[in-house]
Amino acid sequence: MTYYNEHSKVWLSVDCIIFGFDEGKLKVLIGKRKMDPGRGEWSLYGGFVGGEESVDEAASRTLFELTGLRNLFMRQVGAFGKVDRDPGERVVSIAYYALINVNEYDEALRQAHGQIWVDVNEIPQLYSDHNEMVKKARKMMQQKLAQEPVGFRLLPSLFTLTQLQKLYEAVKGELIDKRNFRKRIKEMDFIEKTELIDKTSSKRGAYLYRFNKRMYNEDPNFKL
Amino acid sequence: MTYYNEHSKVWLSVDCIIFGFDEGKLKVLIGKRKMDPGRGEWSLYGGFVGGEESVDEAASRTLFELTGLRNLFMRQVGAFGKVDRDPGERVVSIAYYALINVNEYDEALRQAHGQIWVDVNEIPQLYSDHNEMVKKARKMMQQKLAQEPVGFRLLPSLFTLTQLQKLYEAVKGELIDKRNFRKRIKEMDFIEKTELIDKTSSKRGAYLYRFNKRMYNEDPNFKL
DNA sequence: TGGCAAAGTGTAAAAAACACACTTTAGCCA
DNA sequence: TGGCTAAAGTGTGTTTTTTACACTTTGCCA
Repeated sequence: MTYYNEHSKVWLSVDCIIFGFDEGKLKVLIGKRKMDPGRGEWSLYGGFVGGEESVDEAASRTLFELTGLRNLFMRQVGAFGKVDRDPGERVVSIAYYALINVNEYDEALRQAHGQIWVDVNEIPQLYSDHNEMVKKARKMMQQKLAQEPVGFRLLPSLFTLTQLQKLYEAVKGELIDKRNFRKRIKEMDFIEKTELIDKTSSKRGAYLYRFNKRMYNEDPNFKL
Repeated sequence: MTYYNEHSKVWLSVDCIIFGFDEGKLKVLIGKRKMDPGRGEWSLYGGFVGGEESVDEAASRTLFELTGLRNLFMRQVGAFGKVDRDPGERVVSIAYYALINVNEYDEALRQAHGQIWVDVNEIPQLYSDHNEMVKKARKMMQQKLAQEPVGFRLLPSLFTLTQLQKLYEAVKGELIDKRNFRKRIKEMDFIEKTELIDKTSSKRGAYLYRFNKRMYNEDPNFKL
């Protein structure tokens, strides 16, 4: 085990699996690679880790570059380190997933980066090991959303219960009984009903709800 | 975003959180660092990722160096990449946890590496961010053991139900009701009762059980 | 004003989790 | 050899959680 052996230094990159929820579907951002190797292949958005930043910071920075948004909910998926995963050089990549509210993401900026939203169940073949990354990220976020109230990050700050239910159906990949779902929601006081009504998705209109973080912190019991 | 900018190359290391179960306690292997920086501090065992091996391979190799064992159950904990985590150079480390059956680990080899088993609840301050790694690894293995039948990797291939219960108590950090525990075990056919009896821990003797992997694969339903 | 589409609402049955205490056995030692 | 000890082994009733299930309300629009 030798310290300071130049031959074992590697490039480090970060790759981002960015989840959004739109049209009742869970989606991921992908784009065509603009550089060699792999130019033109579908790919996650990524970047390199600089010498003066932590890996987490590199991920935040990369997410900001792409979305113009800071403080996104973000978690590390893991390190991907097969020797030949990058056909050119030895590059080890740390994958991160992030949750964004699609409404907050400027469409023009998305297009400027050549990114598109694709249904998480219809992801094409991606560059290198990116499909693996997505798969692992999906599993982790599924797990996370079931146990912590972070799914709200995928929705507008005001949302209807139907939206919330559709989100969880998309995340879990299964239908949920409406009455049972709403019963569970009612038990969580930090999911606050407002007096506001959304009429965009029904004639009758549906009450808008909001996640109250402060209330959640007082009694952090979440499960969906 | 520049490819091939020598300044962003980093050293990559792996660090191992090795769990064992002994004397009714969940333990982790640590040793005193034998090199600078941090010489003499308690530390996880680690090594560098070579140019010709994947990160996973580096972890397996490192585990083998230390234990003489191959095919240990091993999972990646994550990448630890703060800029100044290593006081000397920029080193990003990928942590892995592994499960070993302490009886299979040669005592002399352990001592030769200057490693000791410490109770997972009494871990001293460790070098750099190693305490963080242990904490995350512990959480992940706890989760894993609750959902997949890998706890057996911490026990001899023949074990008593009391041993198994004590293991799960140590992992979860809480006492478990004996009758409820055994009821759940009985429902899992792949935990096979043998005709063998262990008399080392009681006068009466207790039946020895064994994990039948083949049977598990036919009906993979595990939960503890 | 009838039809439509989404919102909203409660109860009963089934399953899972939990609480709980005594009997059996074999070795040991007085 | 008989009594003590220490661990093994064993079921039932209660509570909690999860699941299944269908009709009414509302407002818009044709």
